[in-house]
Amino acid sequence: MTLTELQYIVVVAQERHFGRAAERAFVTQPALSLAIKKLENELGTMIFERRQSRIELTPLGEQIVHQAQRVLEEAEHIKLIAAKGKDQLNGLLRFGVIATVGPYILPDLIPTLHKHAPAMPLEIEESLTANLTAMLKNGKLGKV
Amino acid sequence: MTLTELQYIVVVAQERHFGRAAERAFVTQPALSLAIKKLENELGTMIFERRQSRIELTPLGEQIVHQAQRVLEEAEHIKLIAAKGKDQLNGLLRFGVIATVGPYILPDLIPTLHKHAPAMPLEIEESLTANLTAMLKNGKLGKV
DNA sequence: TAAAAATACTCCATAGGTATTTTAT
DNA sequence: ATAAAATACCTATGGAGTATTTTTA
Repeated sequence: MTLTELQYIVVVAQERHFGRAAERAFVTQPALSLAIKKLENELGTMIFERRQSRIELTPLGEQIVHQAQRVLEEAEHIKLIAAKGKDQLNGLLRFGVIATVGPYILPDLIPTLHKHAPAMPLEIEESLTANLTAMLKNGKLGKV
Repeated sequence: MTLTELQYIVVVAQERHFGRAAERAFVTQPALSLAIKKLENELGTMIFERRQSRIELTPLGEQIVHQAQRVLEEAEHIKLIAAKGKDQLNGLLRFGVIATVGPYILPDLIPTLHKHAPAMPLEIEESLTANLTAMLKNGKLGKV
């Protein structure tokens, strides 16, 4: 069983037509036919009824296609998690710290950041409180 | 993204060790390493932190592995549907009967079928013997 | 006869294996 | 020095393409 195969049966179920489904799935009709037959063999059951000029779902096929859609959605969710996570943790992080406390918090902060966001480049600005406040306003620093 | 790749990251997350994970997944360690690197590239994010002598999950990796488990469960459910469905009598049953005997056997047959397989849709073809024989040949009717 | 799916074959991409190197303890 | 992961390289399976045949309406 393959995610690709699951995509195929979902499209066929929508189109009720191997040719059109193949087109929508960006494969050729024989490739699609074969893939579906392979899946049907593996599952040991027919998913589609190949009738004259129209493809119908078997009762079991309906359940399978429905569940296939769920699998694909959940799989898609993985990409979303990754994409969302990248936004949060991959950008350049520029932050400021005043000299007085710097030595106390940085030795802890930096390894922690590295652990949670190893891909995140850091830029540290050490300055006076007033300057840092101004830079925050300008967007030169991001809020942590 | 592949179901196999998702299985791999789940096992690595459990074992925290590429070698042992490979063994449990019935592949070699290089194959596993490569598969995971491929997935990490596709997702654009690291899933594991390769530290000295122990593998750790990145925060994003934890979410991804968790979701991967869900995908695998949902995929497994497809096999269950297929397996369960095979046992049951829920396929469409199409059968033919000649007009002469139809009235005599159908009133008995149909309730009996319904009793044994309430989920099974019926399609009854009443025709001449010759026609029915031809349809049987074409597989338009299944043998009872 | 025309359409749609199935079959036959060919090819190539890639998943996976073996051997080796790198790295870190 | 050891153990584990990464890299390099090779092989073979099977996914996908083209061409053709079968089927049925």
